[in-house]
Amino acid sequence: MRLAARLSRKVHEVKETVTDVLLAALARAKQKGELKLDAQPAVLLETPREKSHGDLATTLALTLAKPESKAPRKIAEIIIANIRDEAGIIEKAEIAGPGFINFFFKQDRWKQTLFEIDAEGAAYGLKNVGKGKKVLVEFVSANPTGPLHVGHGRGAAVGDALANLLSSTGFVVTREFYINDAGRQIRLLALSVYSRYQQALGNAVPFPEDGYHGAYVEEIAQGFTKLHGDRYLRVPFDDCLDIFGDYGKEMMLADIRTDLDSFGVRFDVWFSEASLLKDGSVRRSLDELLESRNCYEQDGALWLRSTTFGDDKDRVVIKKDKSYTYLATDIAYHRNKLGRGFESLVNIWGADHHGYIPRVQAVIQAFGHGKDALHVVLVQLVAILRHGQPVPMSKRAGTFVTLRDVIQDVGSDAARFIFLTRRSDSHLDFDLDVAKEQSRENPVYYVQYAHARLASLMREAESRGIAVPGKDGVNIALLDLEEEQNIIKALAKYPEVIEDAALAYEPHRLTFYLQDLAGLLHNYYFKHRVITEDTARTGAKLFLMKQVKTVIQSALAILGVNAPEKM
RNA sequence: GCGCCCAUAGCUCAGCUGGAUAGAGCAACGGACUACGAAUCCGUAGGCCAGAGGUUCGAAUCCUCUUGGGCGCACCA
Repeated sequence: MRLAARLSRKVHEVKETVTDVLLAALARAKQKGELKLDAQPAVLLETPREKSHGDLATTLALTLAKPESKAPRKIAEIIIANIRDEAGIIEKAEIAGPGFINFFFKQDRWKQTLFEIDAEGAAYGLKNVGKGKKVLVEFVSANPTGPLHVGHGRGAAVGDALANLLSSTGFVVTREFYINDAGRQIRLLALSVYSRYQQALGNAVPFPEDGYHGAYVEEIAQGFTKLHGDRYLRVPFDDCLDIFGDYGKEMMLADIRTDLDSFGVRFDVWFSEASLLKDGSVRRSLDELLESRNCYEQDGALWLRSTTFGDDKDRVVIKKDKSYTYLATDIAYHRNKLGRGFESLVNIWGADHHGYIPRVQAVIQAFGHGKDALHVVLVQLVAILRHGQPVPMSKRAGTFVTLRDVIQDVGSDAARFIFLTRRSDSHLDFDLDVAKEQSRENPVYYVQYAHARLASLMREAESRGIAVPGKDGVNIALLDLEEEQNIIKALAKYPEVIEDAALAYEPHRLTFYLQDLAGLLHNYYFKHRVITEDTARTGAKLFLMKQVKTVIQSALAILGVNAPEKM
């Protein structure tokens, strides 16, 4: 029964199988008294960089050297002597270097990968590591006081790809946009629109010093005029703040939605900060924290006792003047998130907010959840380059590059891919000219071209009346070229890449994987012809190419990038 | 002053929970189109992993310090 279970394991679970084999070998050695094994060692397996080091290697003998007080190579010998490969996947195991044990698999084992991809299609490689766990991914969350800029674009690309990645690996994901529609910024937007409105109608009021200077404010004022005429001309600002604020906010939100839509990003929930104030949940949250003594009053203000949970100092949530700080609404917001049954909260934030993390983690803990229920992904700023020169950006001067500009300039695919070509917390130089270039220098085209090439190949085969064989009609043993082996191994690695990327919250790993896979494909494709006189071999190669196409396509889908059939 | 992040080829960056000879791309130089898409491929060159200690069988990776960058340290949002 157990043997059957092991045999039925998929190729990408070969690691687990070898782990079992090793654990069994250790148990046997212990039984025979060859090893003491006072503590169960962790069995770590990794894919060696160097091909001559086999398909999988373990450092088990090295880590056991000390507790066993034996030479590592001697321990390796003992382990190998006790290996019983019931699943029959190991061709040989050899000792190398200081005591590595290198496993070489039977060729057939790798080739099973191709049958798996063929059978599972887009679902190949998607392990259920999430097990239905509910995750909330909150991202972009821009103030509705201006258009989205490139920084938001990066956050959108990272957040959306991460959400795709998580839902592909068995998490139940909700995408949420937190609308910062309470407080000063909205008031400032209202005042800015109000001023432009008055000015447009000939009432020369001064424009607020710290107002929003962008041209979009004038457009909003124009729209407002169309709707309301001169009804609010010479009405004091304080008497019409809300109507200007609401109108401006709605217009900006509509704008933001449009941009995100053309970027291929959709949210499940648009959550209003103002609603937390309106429905009293801020008040209730704070009462609850007072009750649990995580809040206290001092010097006429209300404080969160965040130091209990590792913050540097306690934080004010209600100021002396009785108004709330930003943290107050954030407390209510995160309480709300937890109350909706999410077991894991992922927040995508600009890196400049990193100092805020301990505070919010304290909030999570004050509500009785583990610190790790919240995971913050930091996204660094983006510098836009044109002709290799940085484009100066200033929010005050209104000269920042908007996401819309970038999408129009280089396209959504290129923008998304490039945003994901770096770890999110590392600084990114986005060169608009490179992003438009159609060459190796531009990783998007490099990968998309690989897919288009394969699509073209399939068309070519079809036009010649050659069908891609099914699993019963293909002789996979004919895939004996070194380049073919390399490609197959890369395909076999895909499930691990997906899983690791999801668990580390690092979608960029997928872009690197894709570039590697595309590189292998281009290399192979250049050196060898797929369609030849040899029909059996042609069939096997086409079968392989089909699987490569599937994997490229599904990885690109996770990144939110198109896989074109033609370019 | 305190805290967080970072420092890897000329440039931009990978390097998975420490592992075997540190990898890509660009730029430079030299090659490959009568063949399924040359938006491609191959080769050459390029490194004291910022510096100094420490931990251990083994360090780019972990710890400490130094130097040099970025960011945060509000009863702002």
